[in-house]
Amino acid sequence: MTISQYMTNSHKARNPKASPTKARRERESLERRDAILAAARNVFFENGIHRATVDDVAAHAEVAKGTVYLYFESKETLLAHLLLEGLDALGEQLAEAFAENHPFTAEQRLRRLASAYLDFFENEPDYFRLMMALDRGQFQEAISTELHQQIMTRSINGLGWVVRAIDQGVTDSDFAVADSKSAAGVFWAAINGALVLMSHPIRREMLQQSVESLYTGVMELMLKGMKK
Amino acid sequence: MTISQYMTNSHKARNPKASPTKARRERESLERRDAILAAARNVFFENGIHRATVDDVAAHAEVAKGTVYLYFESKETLLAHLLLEGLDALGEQLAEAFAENHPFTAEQRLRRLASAYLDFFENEPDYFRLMMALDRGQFQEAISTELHQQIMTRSINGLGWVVRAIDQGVTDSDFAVADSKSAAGVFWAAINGALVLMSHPIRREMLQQSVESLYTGVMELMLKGMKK
DNA sequence: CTCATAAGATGACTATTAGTCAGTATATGA
DNA sequence: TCATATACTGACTAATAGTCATCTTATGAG
Repeated sequence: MTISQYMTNSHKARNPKASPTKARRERESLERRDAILAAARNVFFENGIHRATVDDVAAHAEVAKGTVYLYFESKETLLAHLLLEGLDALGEQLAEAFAENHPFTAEQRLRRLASAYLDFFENEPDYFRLMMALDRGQFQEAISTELHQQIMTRSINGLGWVVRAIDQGVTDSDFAVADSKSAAGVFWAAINGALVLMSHPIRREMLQQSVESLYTGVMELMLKGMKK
Repeated sequence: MTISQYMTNSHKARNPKASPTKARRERESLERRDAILAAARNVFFENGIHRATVDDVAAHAEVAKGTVYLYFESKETLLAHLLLEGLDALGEQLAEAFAENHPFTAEQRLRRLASAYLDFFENEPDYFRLMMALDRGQFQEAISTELHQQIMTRSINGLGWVVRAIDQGVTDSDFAVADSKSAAGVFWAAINGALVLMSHPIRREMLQQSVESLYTGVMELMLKGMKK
C-alpha cells in the first residue's frame, strides 16, 4: 500500500458513511443543482426576473417545485447564485483587461477596464440587468447574510482592479488624487451611472446619443480630471 | 356682463350636464383621489413599495379596495403618481438652485444644481428610492404610455437646467464641451451614479467614505474635466 | 434475494396579494 | 316619490412563493 493510497483510505475512513456510492451521490447532487441553476438562468433571462416563476424553473429543470427548494432556499437565493456567476464573469474580464504582466500605463489600464465593463454591458445584458435589479434592499433582505457577503466580496474584488490602476497612476506621478480607493469609487460610480442611465431606450432617445458616446464622455472627463 | 363672465358661462353651457352640483362632485372626487394618494404615500414609504399592499392603502384611505381601483388603474399607476410628485419637487428645487435671475457663473450654477440634487437625496430619501426603483422596464410596462410620457417629460425638464448651465459655460467660454446636451447627460449620469452607488450602507462601508465625499469627488472631477 | 432504512423527490396544499365585478347605497332632479 | 345615474363595496378569482406529508428509490445487512 502506497502512502497516497493510505491517505486516501484514511480520508474516507474519517467519515463512517464514506463509500464509493457517496462520491457518486454527491456528484449527482451537484449535477442536479447545476441543472436547476441552468434552468433558472434560461427562465429568468428569457422572461425577466419578475415575470418568471419558480414553477417555470422547475418545469425547465424537469423536477418538481419542491426539489428546487431542496437545493435553493428561495427565488431570491437562485437569483443570487446567478448574480455570482455574473460577477465572476465580469471579474475575469476585468483581470484580463488589467493585464498584470503587460507594461501598460495607469491610464491605459483604466481605459481597458472601462472598455471591459462596456463590453460586459453589451455582451451580457442579462447579467448586467440582474446586477442592477438586485442592487436593492428588498432583495438583500431575502438572502442569507453569507450569500450577501459573497456578493459583496466579488464586488470589492472587481473594484480592486480600478484601485490598483489608480495606485499605479499615483506611483508613476501620472495621476493626482488624494485617495486611490475613493477615486476608484468615483470613477466606477460615474461610468456605472452612465450605463444605468443609458439602459433605457427612452433615455437614449431623450439624450440623442449612443451608450458608447455617453460612456466614453464620462470616462474621458474622469480621466482628464484625475490627470496631473 | 363682462367678457370674462360671458366666457365662463359659455364654458359651462358647452356641457349640458353642468350644474352647481357637478362642480362640488368633481371637487369631492379630486379630494377622494388625493386622500387615496396620500394614503399610498404613507403606506408605500413606510413599508417599502414591495411589502406594502393595495389593501393597506385602501385601509389607510378608509375606502374599499375597489375604490382605489376606481381612481387608479393599478398599484404601479399609484406609484407613478407618487413619482410625479417627487419629480415635481426635484424640478422646483433645481429651478431654485439655477436661480435664473441671479448673476451666477456656469460653474456656480452646476455646483448649485448638484448640491440641490444631493439635498434632495438626503431630505427626500423616499422619493429618491422611488425614482431609482421605478426606473425599470417591468414598471414602465405596467403603466399607460401617457403616464410614462409625463414622467419622461419631467425628467427632461430637470436635465434642462443642467443643459442651460453648460450652455452658459460654453457661451462664456468657461467650458470646452462638444455638445452641451451630451455633456449634461454625462454630468448627470456621473453624479446620479454616485448617489445610487452610495445608497447602500454596505457599499459606503466598502469604499470607506461618506456619500458627500464621493459625490463631491465625482462633481469636482466632472467640473475639472469640462473646464477650458 | 429480501427487506428495513435513509435519502431524495414529489405535487397537492396554504398563504398572500393584485385586480374584478355583481350587487348595494346614495344623490339627483323630473 | 321614484327612476336613473353615480359612487362605492367587498367577496371573489387568479397567480404564485413557499411547505410538508407522502411516496419512490437506492443501499447494504442478513
